[in-house]
Amino acid sequence: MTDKEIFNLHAEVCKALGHPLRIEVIDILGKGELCFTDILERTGGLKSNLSQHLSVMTNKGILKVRRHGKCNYYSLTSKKVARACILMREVLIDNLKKHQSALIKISVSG
Amino acid sequence: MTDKEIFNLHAEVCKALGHPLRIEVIDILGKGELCFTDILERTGGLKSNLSQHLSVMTNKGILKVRRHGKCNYYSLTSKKVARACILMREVLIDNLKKHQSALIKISVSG
DNA sequence: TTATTAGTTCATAATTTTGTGAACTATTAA
DNA sequence: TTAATAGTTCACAAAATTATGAACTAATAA
Repeated sequence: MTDKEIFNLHAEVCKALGHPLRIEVIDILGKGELCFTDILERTGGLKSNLSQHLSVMTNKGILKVRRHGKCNYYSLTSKKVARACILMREVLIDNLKKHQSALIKISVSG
Repeated sequence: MTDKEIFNLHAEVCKALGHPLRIEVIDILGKGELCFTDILERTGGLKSNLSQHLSVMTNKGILKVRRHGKCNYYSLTSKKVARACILMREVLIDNLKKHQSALIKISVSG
């Protein structure tokens, strides 16, 4: 496999993190497996939309499904996903702090 | 800030990982700061395209630029970005392995 | 001053992603 | 069998992302 092929696949997996609803789902499933309806209850929105997003995440290999009776139970394929997500959340928080402290400096000096 | 606002910003930061060229750039910059031309030399492609991708990453707060003389030096804002990226790479590798061992099982049983 | 280097910005077209509602499938319950 | 529940799939429009090349700007060198 070439480097470029790896970068492509890697980006595909990372894309699965790049949507607010999918971030929310990763957050929710970080605490454990849940069925579709329970996820929908927590996130809100249309079931068709959630279903499609879950399917994207499953296809990219960051979620897995367990079908049992009428219900589909979703969970993270790996704790690594949750950890990567938390790291990126920290990057966001650090950025927000930097931005805020920059604003404070401006308002003090200005 | 509401949860949904956090999920939005978080997804914005994560989106910055969701492109092959940007993954490659994160890989390259994991080893340290480089100027635009050196990055371009390693990634290939059009300078305008790279410039736009670097600008996306900078705006989302995962890269920073240092302008010096004629050159613009880019670097990761945080090691956390590189670590998140490595975790997601591991998720990919784990998936590929699982997929491969599934194929082997099929070819053995089939 | 003029040219060169280093990169950014812009306009545009092509592609991809997203949200929506309706239709569909599969499992269980009555 | 019929109805209800749980969820998926489909078609389509709207929005966002991407690649491309030309034009532009800023700093240095001749």
